[in-house]
Amino acid sequence: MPLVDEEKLNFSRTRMEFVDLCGSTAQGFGFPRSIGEIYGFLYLSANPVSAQHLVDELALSKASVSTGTRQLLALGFVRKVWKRDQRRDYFEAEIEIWGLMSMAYERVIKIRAHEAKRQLSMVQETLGAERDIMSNEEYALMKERLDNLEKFKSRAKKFMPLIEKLIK
Amino acid sequence: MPLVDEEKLNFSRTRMEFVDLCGSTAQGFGFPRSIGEIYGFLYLSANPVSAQHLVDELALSKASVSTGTRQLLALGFVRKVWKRDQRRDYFEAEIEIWGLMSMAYERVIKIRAHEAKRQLSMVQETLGAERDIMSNEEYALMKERLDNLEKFKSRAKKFMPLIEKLIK
DNA sequence: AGGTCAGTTCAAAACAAACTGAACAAGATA
DNA sequence: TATCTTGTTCAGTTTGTTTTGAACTGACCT
Repeated sequence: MPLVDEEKLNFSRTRMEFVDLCGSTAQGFGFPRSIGEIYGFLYLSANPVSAQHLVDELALSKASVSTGTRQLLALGFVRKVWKRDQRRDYFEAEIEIWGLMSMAYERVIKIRAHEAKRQLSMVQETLGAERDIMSNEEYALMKERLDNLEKFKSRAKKFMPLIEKLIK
Repeated sequence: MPLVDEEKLNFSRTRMEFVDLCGSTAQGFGFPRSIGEIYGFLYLSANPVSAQHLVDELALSKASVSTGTRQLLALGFVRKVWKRDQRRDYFEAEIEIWGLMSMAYERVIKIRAHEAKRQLSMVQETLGAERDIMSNEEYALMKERLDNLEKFKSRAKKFMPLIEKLIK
């Protein structure tokens, strides 16, 4: 006998619109739409929701739900909940938005900024190595502009912890 | 992974790497790579550069350069420079990074935030309209969660002018 | 007028990313 | 043991975006 899910399989207009809104917001931030939809659905759910349920309600494939939930877990937007005597995974939205924001900030912005910084240093290095094959003016200009970027970054760096404070 | 083609070979490695870095940064922000490349090239140029020159150096089509520069102009990342007695358009990078950031902030973040706000209000409206077809608990939960989002937004709103101040 | 040069537009090609179906793996059940 | 149930992985398809070629506009020149 298949287990009956306690969540009803109804989908109010409110829910639909909200799921949609979350989907497009996710896209706006450069994430897959499906991730936003999953989060939106969970955000309006009173109880933890099984993966199967998400598949049914959101008309996504099992595979999408599997990868989507994994990404949401990684971002800290969603928690896994185990129910006793149940093999299924249940999911629950993290609803503290400020927490989510700082989470997302940590895991996306910071990493990207760091990577950009690393690469910029490499460019500086290359410039140093090419010092002698360039005219003096050319070198000076590039050096100056790249230095400006570095300066910008250190300014941003001072500035980021402030944001962190504000977010937390 | 970025393939080196002959076009790019006639400019310095420094320039190449930097153009590449800008390209992938642009992608990271959800913009087309070509836009980043164009900006990167201009950023390291001492003098204004013609569209044709960009086509030649970056191995992009005329069309891409045309649309790319238009977008950069719209974002305020680039200025058009007319030279006396020249029909060509010349371009120059805006090199004040802070200015660019506040520009981008104004035109991207603010607009998106506003749109999200509008849609959230619509969801609230829908919820109101569906008040009677829902159980009390269901309604209460959705109402509360949506209200939380609104609250988050007004907090964010208070917080944004502060960022603006810092950026400017 | 005709001819070139610079830039724009747009349909289609090329590309990249998301999504899916199907096969698989690991537990549970019996 | 065989059979379900659930979740993951991955190759292939779908979808959407970027890029391009080619046609077009208009401005200048002779």
